[in-house]
Amino acid sequence: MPELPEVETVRSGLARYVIGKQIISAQSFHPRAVKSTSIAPLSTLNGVKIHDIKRRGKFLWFEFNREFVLVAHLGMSGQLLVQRSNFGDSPHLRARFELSSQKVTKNEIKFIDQRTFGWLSIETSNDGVPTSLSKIALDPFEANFDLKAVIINIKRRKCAIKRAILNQNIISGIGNIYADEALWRSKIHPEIICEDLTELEIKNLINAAKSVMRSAIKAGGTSFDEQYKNVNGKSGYFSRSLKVYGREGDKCSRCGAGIRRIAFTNRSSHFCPRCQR
DNA sequence: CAAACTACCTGACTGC
DNA sequence: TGCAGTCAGGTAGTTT
Repeated sequence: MPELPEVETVRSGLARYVIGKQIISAQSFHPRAVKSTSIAPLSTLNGVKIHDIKRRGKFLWFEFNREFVLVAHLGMSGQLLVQRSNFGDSPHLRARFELSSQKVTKNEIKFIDQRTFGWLSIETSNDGVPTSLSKIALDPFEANFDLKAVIINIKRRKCAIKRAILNQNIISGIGNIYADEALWRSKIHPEIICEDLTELEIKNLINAAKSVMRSAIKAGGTSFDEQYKNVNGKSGYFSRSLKVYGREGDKCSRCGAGIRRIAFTNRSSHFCPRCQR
């Protein structure tokens, strides 16, 4: 489940292999692989040179020797793998980008996505930010991230705190796993209303989210199954470090109480009923 | 504008 | 064995 740490693992892995390479050919294989708002088909990328790969929250984008960029969102199950072009293709292959090389067998970037919530899109940028991201807030690792402003934004809201930190227009990059982990670390119940928290509690929560995501990036992301892999097809190892997510019934490592799972709009929240009041 | 819904999607799993 | 139901969940769009 790609949240910020998984997307960053993909970004840095891709960067190592593809910056400076030219895209020889690009193809899409699924009607939803390319967003309907894309200003051009993938074949527009034939011949472009990859200059850089950027990330904000869970969004990635490729910059070229052109005015447009290629934005990628992995959705629930998307992967971007770098593989030899003769490597066996997944049945969920949605798009491929053949890269320049002197060798007979070229490398390719393969976009694979079982549940098809992910997408690609060719777009223009404003001040270095692609149009798809115009309403996406900065993530906590960005130099211009304004912690104080985010705290004030959250403090005046009347929704549950977990909803607020999952809202990508307030702070980006946090998904269900790291939301639960950050709330546990800062001892905040997921259903507390934002305006009932102190500014210090909100600050501690955001710092906890940043800290747990930083650890996950170091570990190469979180993986529970074969859905998420880095660009080499290797899984992340952060799942063993999770304190509450997916641990219903286990003992809280801080106080020993049983971890609980409650419904949360078609998904789950995991928390410690003793530590998180 | 804010908050809370639902739709989108596939495959693994559960219960009868 | 088969089949219906449930779950996983990020984002976009709609409704309140």
